[in-house]
Amino acid sequence: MPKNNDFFKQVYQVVRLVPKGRVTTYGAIGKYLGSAKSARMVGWAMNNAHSQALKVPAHRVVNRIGILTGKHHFSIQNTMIELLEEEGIIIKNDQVVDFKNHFWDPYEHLNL
DNA sequence: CGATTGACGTACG
DNA sequence: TCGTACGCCAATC
Repeated sequence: MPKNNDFFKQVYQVVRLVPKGRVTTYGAIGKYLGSAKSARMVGWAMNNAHSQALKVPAHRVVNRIGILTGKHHFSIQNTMIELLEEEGIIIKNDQVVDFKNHFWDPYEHLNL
């Protein structure tokens, strides 16, 4: 059986699991998949996410500091912030306010 | 086919 | 504590 794009697929899966009003990080996803240092691949996965049939809430994925690094990659950059604020997340200076409080850990999916 | 880049993160000085 | 270097792996030039 081929390897598929397991890594990418897993990334999309995890991102879709992020509940409304929560955000996660590339590193957390990468670590959850077993490649903590492959956070960049998670970012690439997001880039490819547009190629996916199902839409991926990439706006809920930020870097470890909580900065919306990928906002520029959206069709309309403001969309990312608008969506996040719509879900109750406060964005200040392209950064998530009280990020730690809104952080959603993929491991929570494991009912850990 | 080789070099560079990229939605990041950790390690080291 | 802050700044710099390196790793990760795929896609693009």
